[in-house]
Amino acid sequence: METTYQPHEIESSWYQTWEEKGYFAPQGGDSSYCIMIPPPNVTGSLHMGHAFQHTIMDALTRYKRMQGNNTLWQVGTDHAGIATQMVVERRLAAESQQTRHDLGRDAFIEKIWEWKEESGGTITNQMRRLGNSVDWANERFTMDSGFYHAVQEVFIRLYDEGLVYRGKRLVNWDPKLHTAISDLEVENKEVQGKMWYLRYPLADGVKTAAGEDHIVVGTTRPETMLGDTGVAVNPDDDRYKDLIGKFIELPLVGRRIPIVGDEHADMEKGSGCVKITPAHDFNDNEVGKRCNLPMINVLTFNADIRDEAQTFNTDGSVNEDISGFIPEKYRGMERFAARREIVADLKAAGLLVKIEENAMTIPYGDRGGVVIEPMLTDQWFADAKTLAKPAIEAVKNGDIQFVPQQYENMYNAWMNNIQDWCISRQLWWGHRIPAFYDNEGKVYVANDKEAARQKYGLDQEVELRQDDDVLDTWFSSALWTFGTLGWPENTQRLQTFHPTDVLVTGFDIIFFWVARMIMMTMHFMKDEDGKPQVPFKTVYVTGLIRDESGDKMSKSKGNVIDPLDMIDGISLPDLMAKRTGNMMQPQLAAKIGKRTEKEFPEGISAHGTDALRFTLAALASTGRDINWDMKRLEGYRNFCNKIWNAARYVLMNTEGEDCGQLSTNGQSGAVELSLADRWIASKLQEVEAEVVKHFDEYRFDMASQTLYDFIWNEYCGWYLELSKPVLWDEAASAEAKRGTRRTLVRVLETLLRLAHPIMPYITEEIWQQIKGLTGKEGDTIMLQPFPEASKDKQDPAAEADIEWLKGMITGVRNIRGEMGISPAKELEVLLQNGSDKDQARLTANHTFLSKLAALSSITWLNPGDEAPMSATQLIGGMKVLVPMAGLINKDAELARLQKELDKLQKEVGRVEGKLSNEKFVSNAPEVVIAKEREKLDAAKSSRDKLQEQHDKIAAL
RNA sequence: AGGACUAUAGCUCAGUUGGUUAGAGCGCUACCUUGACAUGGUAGAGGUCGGCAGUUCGAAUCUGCCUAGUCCUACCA
Repeated sequence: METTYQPHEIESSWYQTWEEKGYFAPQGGDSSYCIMIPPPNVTGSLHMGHAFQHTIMDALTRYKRMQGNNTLWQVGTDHAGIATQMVVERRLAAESQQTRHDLGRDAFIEKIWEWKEESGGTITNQMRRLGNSVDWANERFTMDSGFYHAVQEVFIRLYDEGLVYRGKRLVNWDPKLHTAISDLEVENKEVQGKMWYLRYPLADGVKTAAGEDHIVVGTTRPETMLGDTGVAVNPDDDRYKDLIGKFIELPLVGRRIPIVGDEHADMEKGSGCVKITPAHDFNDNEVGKRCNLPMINVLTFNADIRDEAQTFNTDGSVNEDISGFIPEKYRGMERFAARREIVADLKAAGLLVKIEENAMTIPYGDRGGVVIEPMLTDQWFADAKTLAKPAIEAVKNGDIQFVPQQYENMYNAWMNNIQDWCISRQLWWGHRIPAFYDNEGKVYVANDKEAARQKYGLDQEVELRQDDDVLDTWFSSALWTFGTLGWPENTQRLQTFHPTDVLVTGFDIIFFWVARMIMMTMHFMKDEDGKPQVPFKTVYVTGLIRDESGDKMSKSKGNVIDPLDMIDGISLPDLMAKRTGNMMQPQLAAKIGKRTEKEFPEGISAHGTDALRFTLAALASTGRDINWDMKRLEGYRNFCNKIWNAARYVLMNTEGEDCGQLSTNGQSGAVELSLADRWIASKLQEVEAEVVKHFDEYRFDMASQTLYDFIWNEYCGWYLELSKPVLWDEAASAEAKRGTRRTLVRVLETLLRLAHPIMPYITEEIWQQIKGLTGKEGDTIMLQPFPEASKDKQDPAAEADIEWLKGMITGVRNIRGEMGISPAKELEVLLQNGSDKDQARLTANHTFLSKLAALSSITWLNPGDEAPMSATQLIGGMKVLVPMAGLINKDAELARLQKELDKLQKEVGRVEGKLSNEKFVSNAPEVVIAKEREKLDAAKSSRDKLQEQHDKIAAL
């Protein structure tokens, strides 16, 4: 083995071996375990958040697989409608200055499929490097042919059940992407805007209660006044209630619009009068419905002013009676230009009362990045309220649990107030809606035209054309847990693995995906009793991975790191190029370059997959965002090196040697276990139990902490050192040597299995090299049983003895450290006041103590003997004395003792205070009081002994 | 406006039903090329647990208020 850990060399081949041998596929077994990957965008690449979630999923998968479950981690990708279409449109523009319209629908979609083939390998390659043990043989895609059927089936059935419908509704319209988007895809941003107060003249000579010939309305979007169809006042508002039923003459347009009474008008706010534009505002739309006001759409799909407005009745039918007149000068104007013009014209007409600064939130499209317009269009909707009912119930009754639980609140709040889901998108890339129209616009929903004719009894002569729209990406990914397993066929995989066990995902897509998956699954998947099946039993919600200062990682901030670059390393120039290349906002490049240079002056060095995974696991405390810290990664890379070198040590001392019974070396000598052997084996049982518990509770941070602490401090720090005296001592028996060799190997082998779910590569590599020494058979650690703690290996006496030994050794080392005695200098040590147990322990551990503390002699003094001047440590009641002559500086020792004394005195004072408190003694449980008494006695006795020592030395 | 979360060592974070001398990694100080490992070893320093009240014999932990920050939802004529 190499003297230092070289991750690249061991990682390159193992994954291929595992995959070729089919270890990732379900291995059979009585109980099944299944995780569905949240499908990443097929043309994207994995970022740190993915690496994080994948580490958790893979750790769970490997853990459950080793425990003997029939385990499936289902892999696949999402077609990601808008995101992917935008990428390809950008590329098309860059390559040939063409738009998708230049190509036409079919050719453009063909282009996207090409791009998918070209770039789809990025993610799979990344996943392989991350060691993800997914079932590649059954990889799925949300637009593969199986999904195509599942999506059609779902849509048609929902339509037939009345849970999907089409209607002319006000939706969030993205004027850049030319599509409707759902409420969730709108990002509200805080901005400083303006509120304009406009004077609307009353028609027919009517006057307000205050005698004025106009009323005042406020608006933040003056251009929408072109579509006003009413003004609302509160029916209880004495200032205006008499005006209800009277009319306004709409400025600039000249339309007569009614004054209506509606609760929506808040008497306290603004003037108390509200202009009503049902085609361009969600609230106004509601008012319009209540007061039977027509809808006038004044915007094009670009959000420019139309040449002539579209006019509709309240129910969405076309209204032929109202004029769609728009003053000529505004026609074709961009919306914000029209706003400026209209304000200027109103001002010129003396109708602008005032302008106020107004802090407000403005809706932006999360993809297109432009201001969203509420737009009146024909769209498809899903009846989310009905679908949500069982989904709410499933979380309420515990069939589905969120980890951490707090996310259930978030889920419930949203689900209880859910709005119908706009599922149609005016895009080309996606599942085209299986709806067909005849020439009268009548709709038929079926798989294809033929099926539609049959289903609805239409003649061949009836011309049908398919709906141009596609479904929201989330509509298909909502079917992920059962669609990937073969639904609508009732496949073996579906029966075996559904419901799945745990979903690992970020809180940011609980609404987008998790909630919808629960709704869809429970509607379509039923068990034998017809009871709705949940898609998964547990939702493990991860936090976001942020950069070291807590900022979200994003391309425009220039703080993203490709997980592969942490694994393989990357030079500064390459990293700079990666971060600043192909940017949406090239002007940021210089700043990002500087930042990168400062952050990584030497680039990033290679750390290996295992170190990255271990770091992510160690940072995975539940429900918390993670601020990424390169130092942590380095630390855990060092941990890998530690394991590597411990394995080297073990191999050097066991390979070709007799490791006792059950070894496959051909020898099988008798074995005697040293105290240290029994101790480490005993401690190992605790670790096994803890790791299992932590995995079962999704506490990967605790699991990694437990492993780190035990491997580094106990196994490497103490046990390997304690093995040396046995292995290297001529006098030690052959039995003892075999016992220690066997323990060295077996504990290491067990630790490798414990750590394997988190660090697959290094554990496999080392396991392969030591398996023969343990008598293990098997081709891979992946399919070895996960360790289980056994009670009969626990040895409390050995644990206590080693604790004592550690105390002795640390005590002497402390004296060395504080007194400045060279570690090379062998010391003579005197012991005094030891109990029988101390004496027995000393006898049993004389060699360990001498070697590890570097002692030349250990001598017992009788209780009354006068000790030479010494530096002193107390181990329980026993004094450990290191004679000072020629070694120790008197002042230093006095200072050291004084420091100890101060500590003890403080402790004595604290505990005495507690125990003299009548209330404490009478109220606290007996155990707690006894513990305090013990503490007090120990502290007092130690203090007195040290005081005595201090006085002696001081008197010199 | 409603809700959730966060605040612990210089930094990044643990601390599971209230009872520890409040922990880890990194960083810091001193010493050490001891035959697994300097990606190492040994010994240290460093915290009035955001603030104020309260409950309790006892609070980092429970309650209330306040401050700072993050996020979600809704609304803003």
